[in-house]
Amino acid sequence: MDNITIKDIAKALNLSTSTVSRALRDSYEISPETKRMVLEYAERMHYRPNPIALSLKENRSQSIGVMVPEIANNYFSQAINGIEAAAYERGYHVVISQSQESYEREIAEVEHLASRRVDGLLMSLSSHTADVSHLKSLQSRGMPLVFFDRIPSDIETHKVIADNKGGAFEAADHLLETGRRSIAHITSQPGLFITRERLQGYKDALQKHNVPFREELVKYCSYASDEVERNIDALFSLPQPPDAFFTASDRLALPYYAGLKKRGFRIPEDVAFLGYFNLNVSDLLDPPMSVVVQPAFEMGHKAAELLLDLIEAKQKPDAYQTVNLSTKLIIRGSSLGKE
Amino acid sequence: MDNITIKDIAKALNLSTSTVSRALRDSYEISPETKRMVLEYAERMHYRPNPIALSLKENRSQSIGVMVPEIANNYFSQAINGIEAAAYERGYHVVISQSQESYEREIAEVEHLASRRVDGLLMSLSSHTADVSHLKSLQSRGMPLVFFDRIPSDIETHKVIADNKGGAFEAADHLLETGRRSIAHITSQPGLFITRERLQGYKDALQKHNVPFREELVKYCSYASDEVERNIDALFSLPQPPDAFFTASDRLALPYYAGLKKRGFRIPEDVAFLGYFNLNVSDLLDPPMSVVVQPAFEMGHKAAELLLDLIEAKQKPDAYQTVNLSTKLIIRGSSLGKE
DNA sequence: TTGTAGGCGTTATCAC
DNA sequence: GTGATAACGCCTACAA
Repeated sequence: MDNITIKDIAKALNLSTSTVSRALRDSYEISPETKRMVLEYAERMHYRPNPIALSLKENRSQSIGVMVPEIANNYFSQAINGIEAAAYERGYHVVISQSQESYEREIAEVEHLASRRVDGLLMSLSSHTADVSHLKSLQSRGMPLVFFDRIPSDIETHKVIADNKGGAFEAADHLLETGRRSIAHITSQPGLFITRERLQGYKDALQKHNVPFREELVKYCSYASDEVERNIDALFSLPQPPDAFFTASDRLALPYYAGLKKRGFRIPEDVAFLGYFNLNVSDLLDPPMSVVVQPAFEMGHKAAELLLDLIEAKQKPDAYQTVNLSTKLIIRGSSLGKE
Repeated sequence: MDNITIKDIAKALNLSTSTVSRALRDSYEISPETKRMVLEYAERMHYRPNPIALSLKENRSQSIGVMVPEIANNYFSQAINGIEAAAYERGYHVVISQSQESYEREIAEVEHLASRRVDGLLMSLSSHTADVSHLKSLQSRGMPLVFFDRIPSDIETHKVIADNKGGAFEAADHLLETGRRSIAHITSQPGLFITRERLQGYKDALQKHNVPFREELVKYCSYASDEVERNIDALFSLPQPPDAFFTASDRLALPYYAGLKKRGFRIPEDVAFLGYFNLNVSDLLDPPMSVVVQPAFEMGHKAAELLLDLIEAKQKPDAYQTVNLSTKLIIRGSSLGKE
């Protein structure tokens, strides 16, 4: 990859590098004749300006770093798609990295990206990240930072998340509207922000319909393999067993869906089922699964736009935003009704 | 992000930049005392060498470009995961780009990546790319190039693909071993390399078992929505209807699996089912689906390693390799048997 | 053991 | 209109 430079052009045409540079940038000071000559020669020799030299001079790389827990994850790959699209629209490149859900690796890789002089960083925290001082330090050194999905509560910057409370409300509300009264909520670890948000949306819907909240219908899951059947059995052993399931993530939806069917429950006749689910196979299940879809692409796209704004603004904005993007409720099959 | 430079350190410690540079690189010529001073100060001020300056000097960027048809695709995101892992192991960054299956965008983005001085390029062709002269030109200008999965036939370089013929053979062979004799083969457009390879593996297995090949059992699909049921009906209207299905891709497996069940066929009692399928939900279907899995991660990883070897070798290798990675047959449930 | 100078590719500034 | 020079951050041959 030996590339032709301005210097080469200058030498070939008996001009100075400054003249060539100006001609290439179509400066008004250069005679039409010279311009023509330079442009023609440059074209012929496949001249391409060296962006590295420019980066050095202008102290920016026209690239943004993206740090996600894992790339091979349906949700994150959709988000990356959105990020790449936004970056492309504005002439930036995307440098990608994954923490593999490791706190140590997150620290190392973030530092690595920063030393590579990405112009800004887009992040979703690893699940093992409790302390965010490495990111605070980065921010204090002037690195534009935007978080999406897995956001920290104690860093001030733009953040983009799905409206989990709203989505859970809408989902539970729909189940209640169609006559369900005992809605099991299968969800993630109680400590997580999204878990709390979703639980709140669920509770709000119950309240709207004057249905009392029952703690025993909520199951916090750790993804253990035998947990699914144990939880299903426990729920159906209750004096008032569930007539609907509302699950909180991709990784919970399918196991419980399959688990219910395996246990002989008919969906939706015996038990309605509604879950957060981003894989595009929900319509191919039997019966098709009704789902709450996270706007992964849009989140990535929006987060990237905010980051690029931050980068190009040069100075801090008056206020940082936290953007809540709506989830989408998709009802499939007989509308979850009992009839 | 105003960063401290060698010059700053030199000024602060009353040294020359070269001394500082040498101290940081732990050169033998520098006195331990000076080294200590410099290192300590650098550490304290969070000094990070500017890789852009180095890139400019050494004409390399320590990054590789990755061009895939789409990021938000289970197969490619797994491959990117492998690529990132290999790059990370060897200290390279990954710059990502997608053609969105567009020939024009592929040309533009590849050029863009090249002008960004990535040290090498990892590619999977867009489905609309027939002419690869833009890539030949790139290669002739000295850019190391490695292809994976969607490979061109007329560019000489390293290539990494799944052993589709072998995988199809293994799959069909298993179906034949378990007593099936009329195996429908649902596959992609007949023009594609992978389609031909899989068909050949299928035929080879038939031959091994002395079962004649029947053209009417092969269905080339275009992903039209009504096609699934039409094809299923056509197949079961044959004088000798199929007793097994072998599908050729993620996007065909689920629709046909669901379609068969919808039509009332029991799997595997009425008809065995085996398909290429990379989504990790196959075991959660009802009944669990037996699958042929493509080694997506390994392909990305291997391709990246080959590319890095190429980059670091400085000169062309004696011969280019085409690596065939084995697919994996996973049998779930009652081994597809009829008993 | 440390310092000086030149160069990687580009552009901005100042001269002519 | 065009050219010379310095600067971006770093490294390294050469000098001291």
